[in-house]
Formats: sequence, structure tokens, C-alpha cells
Amino acid sequence: MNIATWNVNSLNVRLPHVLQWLETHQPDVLALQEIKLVDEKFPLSEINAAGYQAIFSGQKTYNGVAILSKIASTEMAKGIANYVDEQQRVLAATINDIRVINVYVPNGQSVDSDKYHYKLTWLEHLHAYLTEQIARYPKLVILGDFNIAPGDEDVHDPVLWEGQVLCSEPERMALQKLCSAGLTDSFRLFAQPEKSFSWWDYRAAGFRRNLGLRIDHILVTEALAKTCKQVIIDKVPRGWERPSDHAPVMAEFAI
DNA sequence: ATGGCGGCTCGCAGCCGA
Repeated sequence: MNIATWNVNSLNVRLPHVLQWLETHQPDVLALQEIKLVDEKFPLSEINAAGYQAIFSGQKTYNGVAILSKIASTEMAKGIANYVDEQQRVLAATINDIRVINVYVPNGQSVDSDKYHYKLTWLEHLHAYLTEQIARYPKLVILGDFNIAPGDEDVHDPVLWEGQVLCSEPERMALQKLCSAGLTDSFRLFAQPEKSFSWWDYRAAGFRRNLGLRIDHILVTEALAKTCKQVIIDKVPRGWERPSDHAPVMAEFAI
């Protein structure tokens, strides 16, 4: 079973890329972030024609998340339980006996911003939700754009980024706290190439020069980690015409 | 690397992303 995540930065613009990637890789589950469209405009017929079911929680202009899957999902839940947030950033469902939680964590903008405070508060509520979900669903994967580089090895220039948003200590602590609820960063279960990133700035030829960050993650519970076979970042779509600034990340499980 | 790119909008400039 293959489970993947991709911040597409507008599903309107990236639909051809998504369809191409589905056809090539045939993941069982693909979690999308930043679809940037309302539910009425979700391209369901195109997704269905590609052989996938879809659930989605859309929003105009910003945010928006979706889960595509080969088999139908059940127990859909939007948002973080017990936390009112008008921004559509979280979508959960059960697929093939696995709880899948798709997240688009707030960016935070800069460490002195109100948006940074919102990000840290949001992560606290996510932690509470996650703790409850893990207790209910031992086989759980939470994946998406976390907007946090876990360590210096996930940053092209750790000195330049030290203390900056996406790399700051409070953000990294918040991610560690999520993991302490019983999760592992599946990417690091395996030997990986040095300077593995999942996002590159559109500016300054960031991708060509590999000036990136690894901020898109697939976190798994112990029950799933035991069955994880490999995790890869597919840089290929980042090199396509008019790409998303993020690359897909995919984990393979022996189930 | 201190600028830029790219997506969005009752757009033609400004916000946001990371």
C-alpha cells in the first residue's frame, strides 16, 4: 500500500500534474494540500475518471485539503475536533483500516507575526486531537505540509535559517511533541540521500540549486512503522512546466 | 539569497506562501 502527500499550490492549475502523477505512481492514497478552491469547483469527475475517489474540504483562494483514494474512505472528519478554525486545513478519513489525517499546518510567516502565534496554538490543538485519534486508531498516518523542517539536516543552509520561521525551536519542539504522542517520521526510518528536500522557493532558481527545505512529512504510528518498506521524495514533478513549489512524498507499506 | 516567483482576487496592486 502506497500513501502519498503533495502540496499542489492550487488544484486548478495543477490538476494535469496530479493526474499525470496518479497515472505513473498509482498510490492507494494521495493527500493534497493548498487546493485553493471551493468544494463546488472540485474536479471530481476528472479524479474519478483517473480511478480515484475523493473527499475534500475546500476554501476560496487559500488552504483547502483533499484525500484521493482508490477505495472509498469512511469516517470522514473535517478540521480539528474541539477547535474552531475557519481555515480548511485538516481532513481525516479511514481507508483500508488505516486512519489517515491530512494536514496543512499554518505557515507562520515570520516568528514575530500573529500568524506565528496562530501556528503554535494550532499545533497545540492538533496535538490534543492527535492523541485522541491515536488512542482510537492504532494504525494511523498523519501526513501533509507541516511547514516545519525537523532538523538542520532538513535545511539547505541551517545557519541562514537558524531561528527563522519553519526552523525555529518552538516549531521544532511542537513537531517533536506531536511525535511524542506515538509517531515516527517515516522518512528517517531509512537511509536517505543528503540534502533531501520537499520544497524549493520559486525564486532564485531554488530548485536548480537545491536550495530547499524538508517540510512535508508522513508520520506513522508504531503499528504502521513496522510495515513501512520505503519512503521517497519524488523530485520529478518539481521540474515540470509550471510546477508546484512542493514535491510529492510517498511511503510504501507491506499491507 | 535580502531580490527574485507564482497563485489568488469584484485584480491592473497587494496579499500570501515558505
